[in-house]
Amino acid sequence: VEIEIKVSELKVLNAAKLPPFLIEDETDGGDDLRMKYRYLDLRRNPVRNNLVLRHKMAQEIRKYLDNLDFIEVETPVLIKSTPEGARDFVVPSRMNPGEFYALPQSPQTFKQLLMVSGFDRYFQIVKCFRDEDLRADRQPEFTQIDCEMAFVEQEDILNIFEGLVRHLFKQVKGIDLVEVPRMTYADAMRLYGSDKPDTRFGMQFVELKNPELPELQLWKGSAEAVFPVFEQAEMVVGINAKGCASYTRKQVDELTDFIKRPQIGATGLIYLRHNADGTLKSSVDKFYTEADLQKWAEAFKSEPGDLILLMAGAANKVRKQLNELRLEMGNRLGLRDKNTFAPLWVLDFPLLEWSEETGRHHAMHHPFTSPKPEDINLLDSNPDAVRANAYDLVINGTEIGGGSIRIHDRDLQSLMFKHLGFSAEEAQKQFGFLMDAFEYGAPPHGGIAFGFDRLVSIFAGLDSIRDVIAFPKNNSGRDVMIDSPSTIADEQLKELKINIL
RNA sequence: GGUCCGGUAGUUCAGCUGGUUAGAAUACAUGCCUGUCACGCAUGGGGUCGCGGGUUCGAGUCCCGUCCGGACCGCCA
Repeated sequence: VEIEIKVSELKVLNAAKLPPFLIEDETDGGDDLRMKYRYLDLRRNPVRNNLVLRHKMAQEIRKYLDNLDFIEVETPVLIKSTPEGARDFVVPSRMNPGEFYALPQSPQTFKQLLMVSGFDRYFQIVKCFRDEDLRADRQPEFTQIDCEMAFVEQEDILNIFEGLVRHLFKQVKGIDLVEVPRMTYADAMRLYGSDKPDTRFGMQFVELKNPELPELQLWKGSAEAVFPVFEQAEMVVGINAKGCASYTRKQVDELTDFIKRPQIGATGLIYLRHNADGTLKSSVDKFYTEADLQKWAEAFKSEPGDLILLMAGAANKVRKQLNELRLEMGNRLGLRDKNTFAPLWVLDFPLLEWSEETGRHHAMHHPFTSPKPEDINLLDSNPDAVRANAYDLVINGTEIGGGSIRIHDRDLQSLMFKHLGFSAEEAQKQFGFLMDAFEYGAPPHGGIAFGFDRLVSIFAGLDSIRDVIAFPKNNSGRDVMIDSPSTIADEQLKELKINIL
């Protein structure tokens, strides 16, 4: 609709300076400028539309959960610090000189207390705070859709919150989502080298050597010379890049450079080219016969025109590295379309994770996660093998949400803290309030929390969550209208009796 | 904490191996034109090339230092 306005009188309410960048859909402003003058940036339609989308999603989330009798309850923001996990943001306490509040990294313990209180279905769209460095998909203050239910098992949580995601896709994007597929953590690592695989495309890993499968001997050549790299490696694993046999030497070198970058840190890349005429050509020809290579091609189900890319190394490392290569190939082949949505439940996460830094186990999800009952007896003998009733929702390779069935039994919770390296005294001091609460008939319960900013950014087709937040943090925090911390005035410091060293 | 990339008109950028007065586009201003809608035409203003030092007859360009920004890794129970 076009509207013509006949101006009879014009009154300037407030004169405007020349804006530092074009306030148009396609702006010429760089990120830094846009953040400094965010109030001008927010006048632009793309950014405004993202906030409208965010609002609409928040409304639909409330609608869906309210409809299922979830109650939105607010939890405190100035709280006692709980150890483990990310660094806490701290706020000095005037009433208790020298002591600090922490800002919540999540309302985890509060929502568990609500379960004890009989609020069977709780949710909250809530700010959480973690004092860690930013990323494109990570802000130090971010918004979670935090949910918890009592008298449920994992299956109930998965169904209800898969329903939430489907509701959102339907109402906000008009997309009918198919049933969300499920995969175990172990399979995700084996097939994609990641606990958050991008399943918009296949290109699953194929192993030629696996320490757990000694019968897998495809890495062994029939030629006289033995390829030392594969001989020494714990694992040999690769992907089939369909249609990439035409890659030039330069392109393959680019891929090699890509995986050799310090951020990835791989040592090399082996290729097997399945030529259009059906012949096979590899970078390790002198160690393998035509028949050996043929077996590889079969394992990878490759066809003429395909390019198989192989990496070798320690199992955990090489899977991670190949994951990066797989995603890169997905980008190059245009297989990661922003308008395609591939959600996935990843199930059966390990309960514990070994930390080289502290020399002890950490909870992979959080310390309130319940181990699978059938794995509890492994806690002492083989703690790394203990699986948790924990699950993540992944969309297009981004972790959108995660949760678990919680421990609701004091003794089991004590046992967990013991395995996490807490003394009984420490555990009581830090988490006594929760374990005490468990003694008053705490129901079995579990929940999930979604990263709302990430969810909105995926709906908006963005790589960064910055533009789905009205006033995001930037890296510098300097010379920007928002988010620089203040220096506390000297008098205020004296009053707080904070010792400055 | 680490690796890599960058800093030149309001803005986004170009400026090769050092060489006259540092350019383009766009924005802005003025005038003309105008049923235009990325309007068009003409004219114009606008830059201590992040900062400091060095090499050189000569530095936006090379070297050293420094500040700032970005991406990623570490980190993110």
